[in-house]
Amino acid sequence: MKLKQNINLAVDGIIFGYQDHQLYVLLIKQKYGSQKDKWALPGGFVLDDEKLIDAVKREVKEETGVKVQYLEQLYTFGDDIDRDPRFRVVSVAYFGTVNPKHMELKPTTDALDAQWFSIAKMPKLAFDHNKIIEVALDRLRGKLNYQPIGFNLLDSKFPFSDLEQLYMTILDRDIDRRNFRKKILSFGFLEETDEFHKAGSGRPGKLFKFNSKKYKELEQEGISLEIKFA
Amino acid sequence: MKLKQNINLAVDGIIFGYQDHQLYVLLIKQKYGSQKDKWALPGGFVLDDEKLIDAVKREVKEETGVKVQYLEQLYTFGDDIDRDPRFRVVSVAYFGTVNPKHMELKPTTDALDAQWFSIAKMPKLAFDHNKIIEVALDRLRGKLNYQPIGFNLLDSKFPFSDLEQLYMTILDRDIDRRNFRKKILSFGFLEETDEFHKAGSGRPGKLFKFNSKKYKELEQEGISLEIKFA
DNA sequence: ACAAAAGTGTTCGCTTTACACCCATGT
DNA sequence: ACATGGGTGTAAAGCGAACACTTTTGT
Repeated sequence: MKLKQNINLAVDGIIFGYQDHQLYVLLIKQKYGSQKDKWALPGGFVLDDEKLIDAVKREVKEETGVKVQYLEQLYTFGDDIDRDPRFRVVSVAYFGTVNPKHMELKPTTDALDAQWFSIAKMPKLAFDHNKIIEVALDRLRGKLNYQPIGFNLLDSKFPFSDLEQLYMTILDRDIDRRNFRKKILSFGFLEETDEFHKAGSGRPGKLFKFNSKKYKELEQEGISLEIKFA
Repeated sequence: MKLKQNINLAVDGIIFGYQDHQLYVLLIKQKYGSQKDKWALPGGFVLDDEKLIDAVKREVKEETGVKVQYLEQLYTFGDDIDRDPRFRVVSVAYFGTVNPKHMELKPTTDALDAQWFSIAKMPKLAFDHNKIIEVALDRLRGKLNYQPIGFNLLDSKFPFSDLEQLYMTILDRDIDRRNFRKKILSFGFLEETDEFHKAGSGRPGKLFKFNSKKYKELEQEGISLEIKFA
């Protein structure tokens, strides 16, 4: 029994980065095909003996030079049957994050160009990639409220105000500094360091780091980490 | 540029049903292959011009005769590279529900047999299907807390105690009757009918029905429907 | 001394929780 | 009359929301 299914399996990566109060997504310029010269999500076809998540890591690395820190499966988009006239493409989208240290781009031959685009001014992308980014953003916003995913977008040591700004940027609303700090610290997975952030002006802030070992313990104990704040 | 990817795309359906304080999953007996005679989730290969969700509906119907009411994408399982020696299979799993009226089975030639299995006594299944069911169950439990998904598992008119029992069965814990009723009714998407449930004994309970139009309005208004109860 | 950002506590109101008795029906 | 399940209110505690002044540093 041999199948003659004419479907090809691809992956796409929605990779978020954060810098200077702005949330960014990693995009590449299409080099071939009907969507040539449009910007698109990095991604490509899965190799026969390659795990899906490894395909995403590989494609993102090849196309942009960026090494992703965190990745999770988002959704499988497979209903746009006529997207490619030669065969049907079903694409498993993964969303991920990189911390600011790893945002530098090293364009390769696979892409004409690669760039970080601010979520605030997103161009019209190839295929249904604008829609996919919206889905990823919804997931990111949702996860901020019950998983410590925001830390992946910051340096390993960061002042509290950065975390606060990150949440405000992504959720697009004001947050009360006092309540936010109290709530986050009450979980107990943030560790105080003895270093300080040298600001341009104003009082220097203590640097904190995320203690992932402690987090896993709390997670194991089934403690609710829901983050609600004013 | 012709691809010679040797991957085939399948779908699996994790279909939940509920009756008599028991949560059930729909399974079929494998008729061919290395896993012959083991029980497995209904599913099969996607046709070239068929949407993923339609492939699930079709396969479940063909293999069990059951028409699914609600379906949503769960996860794509694609890392078990050696599951089938002839080619790699990547499977998009959908989880769904049927109400008690539609739980009757009409086995067809595609499956040796089809049956509802209680979650409480699940046999060892083919492939990684036990794991997939766990993932689906987690999602179902999670969704109970913020989406009115439970109603899909009941008849369109139901006494309040059925809803309560459903939640207790799926979440596997006690719930305070008074607080639960207050909370659910406060959302305003349940409609009282003038019919009564004729119990074997005891005072007959009023029948309610889920008003999905009202629910969509509330959803639109962005009102939080988080369900927490003692 | 002034500007800029960090650090910190208390009060109020709402939601969740805990809890027990009466009601309607069938036998 | 008794057994069975349905229907209901109130008080206490905990959590989220609102809110402003002091501290440290650079200029």
